[in-house]
Amino acid sequence: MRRPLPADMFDELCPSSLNPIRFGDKWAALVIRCLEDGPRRFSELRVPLSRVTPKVLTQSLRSLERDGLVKRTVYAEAAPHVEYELTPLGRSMLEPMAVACAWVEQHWDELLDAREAYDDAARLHQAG
Amino acid sequence: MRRPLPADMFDELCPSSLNPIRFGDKWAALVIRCLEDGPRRFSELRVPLSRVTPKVLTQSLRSLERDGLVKRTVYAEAAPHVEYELTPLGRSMLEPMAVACAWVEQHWDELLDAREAYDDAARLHQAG
DNA sequence: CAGAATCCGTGGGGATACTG
DNA sequence: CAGTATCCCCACGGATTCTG
Repeated sequence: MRRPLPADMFDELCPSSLNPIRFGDKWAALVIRCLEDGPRRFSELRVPLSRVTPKVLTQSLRSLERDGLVKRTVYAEAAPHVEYELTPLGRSMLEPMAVACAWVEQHWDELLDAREAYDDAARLHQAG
Repeated sequence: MRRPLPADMFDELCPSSLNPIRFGDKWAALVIRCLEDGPRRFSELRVPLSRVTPKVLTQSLRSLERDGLVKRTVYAEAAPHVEYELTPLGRSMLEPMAVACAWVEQHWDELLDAREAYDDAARLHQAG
């Protein structure tokens, strides 16, 4: 049995507008991380992604499927369910994602400072 | 004198919706590539980015400036002009961008095939 | 020259309610 | 369980026109 995904896998400000690098749509990168350790069911994904409505989560999953990054499998058994898993193509994207994440982590403070400085200057320019 | 940016630096389908990895807004990655070899003026950038309206290009540049990725300098001389250049932070982003670009190039055919297959299946499912 | 102002269409994202 | 249906909003991108 796979261990369930923790509900607090992503903090509230994830994704953040401060991160300039995006993979797919707004939630795609988080979905991919959820699938890193193997197939997951829709309801499993909803646990860490509780802030995403089912409609939007479905959209994101379909988009990933469309791009060949995720495989969707329907099990029409007594207890019907659906599983999502990374394709080899999807798994290969973990590498550029890791590089991007490393860059973001490494430069997070600079990004934060830059935005604060810019917004402060803009506010001054507005008032003054 | 820096050599001017070629008008055909980016082909028509750039950026493409097929590329799942995005840096900043729609045009940011192209702007960054334009600045790779040194400062450029607004009008210089407009040459390869002729499909971008000045308003949107300005938006993109301001956003990059806000994130500390690009520096904007105003020269209020006889012939007033403005130059944009990459900050060290902006230049550091070239590395994850190169990794992402390599991944996209390497997997472009797979992405194309996946989308075609998905859309064909969807169309069949629609008709049938 | 380097934008700003204005108007506008589209669509992505979200809330809520409902279903095979 | 795994979504769909509907409605809504607004932010993004673009076209056009105007300006310090």
